[in-house]
Amino acid sequence: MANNKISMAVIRRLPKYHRYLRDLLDRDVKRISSKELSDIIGFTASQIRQDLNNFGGFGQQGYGYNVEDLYHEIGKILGLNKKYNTVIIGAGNLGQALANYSSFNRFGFELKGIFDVNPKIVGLTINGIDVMDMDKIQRFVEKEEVSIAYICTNQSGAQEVADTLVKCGIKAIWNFAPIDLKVPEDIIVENVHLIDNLLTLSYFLKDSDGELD
Amino acid sequence: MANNKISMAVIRRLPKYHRYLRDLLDRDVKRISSKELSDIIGFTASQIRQDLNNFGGFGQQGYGYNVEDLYHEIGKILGLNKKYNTVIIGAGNLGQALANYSSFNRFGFELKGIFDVNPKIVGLTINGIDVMDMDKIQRFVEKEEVSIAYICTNQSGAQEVADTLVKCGIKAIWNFAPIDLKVPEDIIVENVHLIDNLLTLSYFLKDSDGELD
DNA sequence: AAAAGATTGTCAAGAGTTTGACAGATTAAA
DNA sequence: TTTAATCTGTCAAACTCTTGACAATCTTTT
Repeated sequence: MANNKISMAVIRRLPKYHRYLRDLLDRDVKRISSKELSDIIGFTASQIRQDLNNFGGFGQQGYGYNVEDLYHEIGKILGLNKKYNTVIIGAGNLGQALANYSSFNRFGFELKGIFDVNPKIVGLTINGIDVMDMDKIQRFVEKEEVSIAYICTNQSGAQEVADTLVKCGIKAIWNFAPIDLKVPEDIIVENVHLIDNLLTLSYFLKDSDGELD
Repeated sequence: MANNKISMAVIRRLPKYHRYLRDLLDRDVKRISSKELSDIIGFTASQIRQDLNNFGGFGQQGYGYNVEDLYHEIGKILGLNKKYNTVIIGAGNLGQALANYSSFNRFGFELKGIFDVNPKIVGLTINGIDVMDMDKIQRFVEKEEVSIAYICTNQSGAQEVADTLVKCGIKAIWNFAPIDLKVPEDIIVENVHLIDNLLTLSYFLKDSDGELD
């Protein structure tokens, strides 16, 4: 599988391809051309062909792409053929919401533990999983072979939690705290900065009020 | 305020500038050069100067930028000098989590109502706000002058909810459902596609396992 | 008051991304 | 079987975004 320098722009489009192909598969569509896919996904046909070609020639001239094959190929590219053990750090509202999401499990992200520092929360059970004290994290990550942690703490605790997780040998962090974590280069961090997203919306909303043209 | 075609790349960096400037302000830093800001925020100094210059010359040669002024200018650019009334649609785990977030209020996004279709949830009170039935939404949006709706329903209900909201005259949608909503051009949509984000993380994690170079 | 140092705003070059065009291959129709 | 239609993979052009360079200007030091 050719992997020489896929651009960030392409990588961020992959989940969207995956999502639309799953819809097509659910609707029992067998084949699709870049032009047809373009019509529903909104990228140009040329871009679709170029994107997919980064990973190998999945299509066939005169035919298009086999939906099922392409779906599975993109799944593999996204690493969905593997299983990952995960933990949630911070069992506040957001942590609890994530703990109750079943979609993540479906894609192979298995929630193994939930951790918090608040004694009032430690000991509760969320979606069948006990909330443990943070001082148990090291042992747990090692024993359960956890590779991804979802950081759902508030801003002030997030960096310290990240440091701890790195020491535990975690490989990737999904960060929901409104802060840019400092971690070693080989640790993968994906941020969900809700406030940044809302402020972007606000920017466009402001403009749309006194729209110029 | 010059507004002729600001690029998406610039717009998406604005909230990050705002966030770092707030930190500086909290730490009582009075002035900052593009070089210093570059060191902490991670963009190049050149990019910072070019970004900021899209909106006017906020800096001064030989001095740099006044932190407080710049913070407020960027706040204005982001529309944070205005107040927006908001509603949450879907009082499941995520909806409840968002309802309990105080940060949004702090930036001028005032939560006015929470709506759901589930009779078991309607009538509950979350963070001091009653959960109402969806059939009350039209009247409510008009009366309370709601301009932003957070869609926190599951995938299957999201498009219908969006259609309803558009009919009610909503201006912007913050969408958490894993679907690309079809709405008229003048409606602003910001998506938080959690699954897309997690799959991107997965892509990098897969690569980091059998790293090639 | 003058000289030295700092730092912006801006321009053009460089890097990255998207689009359009089309040869070559495959499928479908005649 | 032959012809027409379809559609990919690929290349180069067009476009967008980022970076480096530097004149102009302001601040600080002497």
